Amino acid sequence: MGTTRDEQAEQRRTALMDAALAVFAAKGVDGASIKNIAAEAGVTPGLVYHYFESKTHLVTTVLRERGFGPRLRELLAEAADKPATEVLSLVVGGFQQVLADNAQLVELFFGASRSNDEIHAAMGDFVRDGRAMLADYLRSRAEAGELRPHDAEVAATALFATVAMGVRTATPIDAGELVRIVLLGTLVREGDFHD
Amino acid sequence: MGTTRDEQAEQRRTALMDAALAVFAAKGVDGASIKNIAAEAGVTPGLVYHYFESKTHLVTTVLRERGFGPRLRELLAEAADKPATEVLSLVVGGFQQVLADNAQLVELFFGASRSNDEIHAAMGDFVRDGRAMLADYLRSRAEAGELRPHDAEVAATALFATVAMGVRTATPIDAGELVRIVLLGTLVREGDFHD
Amino acid sequence: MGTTRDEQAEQRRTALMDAALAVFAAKGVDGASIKNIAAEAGVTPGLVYHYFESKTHLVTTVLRERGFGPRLRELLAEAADKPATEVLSLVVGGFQQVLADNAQLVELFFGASRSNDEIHAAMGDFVRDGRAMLADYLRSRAEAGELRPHDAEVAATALFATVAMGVRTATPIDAGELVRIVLLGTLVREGDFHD
Amino acid sequence: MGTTRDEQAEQRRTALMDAALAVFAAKGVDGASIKNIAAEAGVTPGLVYHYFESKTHLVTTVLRERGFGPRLRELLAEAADKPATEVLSLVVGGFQQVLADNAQLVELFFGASRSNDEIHAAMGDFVRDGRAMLADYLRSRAEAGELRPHDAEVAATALFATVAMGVRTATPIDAGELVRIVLLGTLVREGDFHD
DNA sequence: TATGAATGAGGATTCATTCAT
DNA sequence: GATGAATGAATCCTCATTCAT
Repeated sequence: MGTTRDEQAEQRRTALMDAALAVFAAKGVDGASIKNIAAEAGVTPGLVYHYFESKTHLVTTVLRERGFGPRLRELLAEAADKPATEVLSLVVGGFQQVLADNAQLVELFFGASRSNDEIHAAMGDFVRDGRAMLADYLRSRAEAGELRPHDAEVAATALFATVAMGVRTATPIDAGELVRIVLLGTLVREGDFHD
Repeated sequence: MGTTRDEQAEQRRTALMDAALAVFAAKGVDGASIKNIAAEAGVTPGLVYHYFESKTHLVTTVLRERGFGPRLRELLAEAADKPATEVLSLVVGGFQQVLADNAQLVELFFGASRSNDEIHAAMGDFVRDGRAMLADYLRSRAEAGELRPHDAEVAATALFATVAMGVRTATPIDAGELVRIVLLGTLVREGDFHD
Repeated sequence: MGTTRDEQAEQRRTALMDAALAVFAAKGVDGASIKNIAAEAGVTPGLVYHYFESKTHLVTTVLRERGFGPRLRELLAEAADKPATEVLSLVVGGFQQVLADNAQLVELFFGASRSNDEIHAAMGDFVRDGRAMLADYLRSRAEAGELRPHDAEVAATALFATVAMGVRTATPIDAGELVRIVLLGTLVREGDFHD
Repeated sequence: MGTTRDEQAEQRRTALMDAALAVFAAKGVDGASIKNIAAEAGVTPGLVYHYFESKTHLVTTVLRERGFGPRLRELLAEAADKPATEVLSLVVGGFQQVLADNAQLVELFFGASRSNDEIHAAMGDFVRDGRAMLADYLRSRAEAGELRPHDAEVAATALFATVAMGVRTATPIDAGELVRIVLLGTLVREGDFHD
């Protein structure tokens, strides 16, 4: 009934990623040292290299396994047959919740190393992936006639970036209000609009 | 008509800030070393400390004097008596232009050190200032009855964050489309909306 | 007819020494890590310590059991009753062949760790032994009146070192020419010689 | 009358190379750490990098500036118009003297890093250069009719390698005897020779 | 036998900063 | 003003070795 060797190893790996996430959040990726992370996890620096071949690998793994990608996928899957107005509220609210639960992730992204090209590139991919998922959903609603034709990448970026920036600057965004703006706009008389 | 001592000093200071901005953009704040910056400016590391008392001071000074705050202020001032629909297009387009012209600034912000608390705090202030300026404008248009009542901070964040994120992820945002979304929304039938 | 426990163990030991020799040749003694050697042998680092009590022991064992001592002994034994001129050609040629076949040995010697005194000492013994064997042969030929009296250690060193250095610097030595020089000299008129 | 800044810097550089040579000799190139070398010179590790951009550069610089190349060049230049028998005695004796004075050099070469390809290559070049200088001299004597036609590279290698190996194995070679063997050979009756 | 998790010391290197010149 | 030598601490990472499983 005791944990097996493999289970213990898996726990260690998990613990190291937890520790990494915490330290990245507190000090940023560049500011976090392997020593910091090891200490946070209560192990020796050398052990980190037993589980992750380099700091770069550690960062990209944390990003892949702990990023909001998996969570966002769930949210969109679950919300497949509801009206867009509800779905977007769920997505934005859920997204904000994920970020709130893992303030570290936002810091991870915004504080992402520019001093390490590999990490920087991974960071970009990661954001683009998330945005593409949301944009795909928006496009499908436009095709379904529920949303007017629009640049879904722009709308997705707006939803995503606004929430993230709100967290980053410690100015929480009201998710409902954000969805309202993106769905209904802010203009009183539509006729006033001209490019 | 030779330059005076003070002018020379001012030129050096300017040159050092130019160099710092360039290196920050290329390598991020944490990745930039004083040696790098000095080399970029064609001087020795020691001299940097004649003009800026520490790396932290150098960063915060660059941020204050070279941030997009001043530019944003200009843009909003110029656009003071035009309809919101036009003003926002100008502001967003102009903002995007500023960022495009100074990709360094975006990098400076996104790549801002989390490993140095003082720098991190300065970064936050700087973003909040910009957003507040835009929100003030939006609020004034709502009071004037041109825009419907809405959370201006959220809308300002959306405009600001979306453009910035687009630059950051090398996925340029269509400014017109962004303004259209924020002003007109994306929903086909307003009646479909419910919180 | 299956292999016994002892045979298996012996095979493992042999495999580990093969792996060690290969890695030493490729990276030098200092550059080779236990992990490298274990990987080369397809086992885990821990197992190496089952067969060899330390890296030092592994190196000295490889040196003793795989050094060219054994091969040199064979060459000299086979060549026991032929004229010196033929014997030396055989010995030098054979020696060069041994080195060519086991470039690893040359690297092992030349790349021998100075950072570990024990290994360094073992290395010295090993070379001195080889040289002594060749010198013994030369002395016996001088006593037999075939060679003029000379310092056999010097001649042996010359033969040995020249071939080895040639291999080390990737400049193969013509064995026949080396023997010719050591047996006949290079001077046109012997009378020209004076100390 | 005080030393200038440049002079002091030059002294430091010299002192660092002295220290490096000493530590390389004592522990081998791989065994020598920058910390060791800095301590030997009485400075901080960081300073080593102010003068030499990497450990590799330090090693190759020491080799180039302190190797026996410069010394060998002098010996051959001085010896230009003397009979080969005398010249070679001078060269071999002088060479042995250089090695005796800088036992470190021999260790440097023999202990040369195999774990660093760049250093290993530099080491090879360095030996080949020295050998080429001696071979050129031998060829010129053969053309002058003083030495019989022979493979000068082989003879040069023999002279060079034998002395070096003697030092390396702490078995000093009698320089006179070595020259005698290479000039006169060891065979009693030349007619006995056959390939 | 064999594994691979874990350690702790040490490796090369970089860096912000100071200060004599 | 300007230089660049010097520091010392911190960085990522590697390694020989041990030991519970």
